[in-house]
Amino acid sequence: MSVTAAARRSPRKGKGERLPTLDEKMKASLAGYNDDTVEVSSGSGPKAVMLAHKWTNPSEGETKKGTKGVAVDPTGWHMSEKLDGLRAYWDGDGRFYTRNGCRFYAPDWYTEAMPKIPLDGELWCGRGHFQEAVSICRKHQAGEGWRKVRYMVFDAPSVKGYFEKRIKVMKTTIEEANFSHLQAVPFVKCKGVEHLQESLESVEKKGGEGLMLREPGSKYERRRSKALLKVKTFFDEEALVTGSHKGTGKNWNVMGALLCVLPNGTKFQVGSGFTDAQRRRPPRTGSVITFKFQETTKDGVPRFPTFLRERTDVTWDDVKKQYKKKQEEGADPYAKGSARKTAPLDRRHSILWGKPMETETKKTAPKKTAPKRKRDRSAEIELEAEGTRRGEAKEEWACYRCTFCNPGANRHCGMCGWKRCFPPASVASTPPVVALHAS
DNA sequence: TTCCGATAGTGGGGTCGCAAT
DNA sequence: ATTGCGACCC
DNA sequence: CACTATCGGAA
Repeated sequence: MSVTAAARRSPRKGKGERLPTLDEKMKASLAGYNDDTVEVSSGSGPKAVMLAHKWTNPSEGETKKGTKGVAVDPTGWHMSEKLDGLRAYWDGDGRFYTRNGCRFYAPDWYTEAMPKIPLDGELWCGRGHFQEAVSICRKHQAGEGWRKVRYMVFDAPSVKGYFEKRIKVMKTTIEEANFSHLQAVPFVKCKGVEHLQESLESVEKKGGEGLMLREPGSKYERRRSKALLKVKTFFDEEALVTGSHKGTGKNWNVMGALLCVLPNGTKFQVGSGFTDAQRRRPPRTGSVITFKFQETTKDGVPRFPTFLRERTDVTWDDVKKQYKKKQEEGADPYAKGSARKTAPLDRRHSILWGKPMETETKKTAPKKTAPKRKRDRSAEIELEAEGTRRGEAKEEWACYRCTFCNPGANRHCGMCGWKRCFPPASVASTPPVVALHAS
């Protein structure tokens, strides 16, 4: 289960260490709250930071799924490695903040060595050490782990002027500070698409996450901006669907995520990339899906998994056989720690099966058969995970314990095992005509 | 009229911190 | 001491 | 982080 959007936008106050967001400040002002003790609009304090869009190659003008992005010629843009750490805004006055306005608790020796102007950068422990960086930097009590943490700076938001001038000031400021943990992110002027692709391959070979592009002459914008683009690649691979569980909110009565397993036995879930229609009738247990992911975590689990499509042209046994073969050849995409170390360069397509789903477009043409499921049950969800048993998998089954079926009940549903078995407030007033749980 | 951009709202793995057990 | 879960990072 | 759905203004 993920954090709510509201919580993301307005993180809770922890030990009074978080300053209000602009939105909260406006609300507080309307409520008569005196904000003399906090500083939001003035010099210091957390502010929104500049966020990136995705880059897409303008010469590959295709509009296939998942390639939404800003298509621009990167020539002349400032190129840098995308460091996989924690985004941190230094307020120039002793404090680091996350991009959502929460505080980092860096030790005094760290903050006291920092310069007195606001900076924007990444708290970073080196390539492949993202989780370690999280463990160190998100502790509420600063520890010696911060000796491993570098603050990699890529902007100086308070400096007036365009990007080139800001990083010039940023560099001299960092030199003057002479703090070994404080470093400037190096930028290279991009010579074109080929240069970008070469750099991307180079960075990924070294275990880097990708590249960032900054538009020349651009201002610092405290929002998602097309002057800042990210370039990343993903793996396409296959997984076996072992089950599913329901969602929350608008997905309260449809599939929220698929329970999946990799050819090597690693279990994980895929909950993003589905349309609403696909959530209503998700791939069945036992089917093979293609998903994409950026890399594997230190435990070998896919990070950022998203659904691409169902594969009806292969069996899971086929996938496992091919996986073993590739593994023997030393090209295991699921090697623990970092997939990049062993994976081939072309990550845009499955290394197991070449180009994915040529069959999807081709199959529809010669095949006129319409293997459509006749019964269009809007929400048929298979559940056998989470250690819950609901008896025999029946066509219909009733739940007597969840809030939706029994308003007197509370929270968890013992019959079906779903984590949340009640509709959101918006739905509660107008229950669906065919309730999933009602017989 | 269509199309694009911003926003709201869903979901993942992983870590910390706190309350319940 | 262990477990579960929310909040938050990506 | 990833994604989809939606709406209002720009094109």
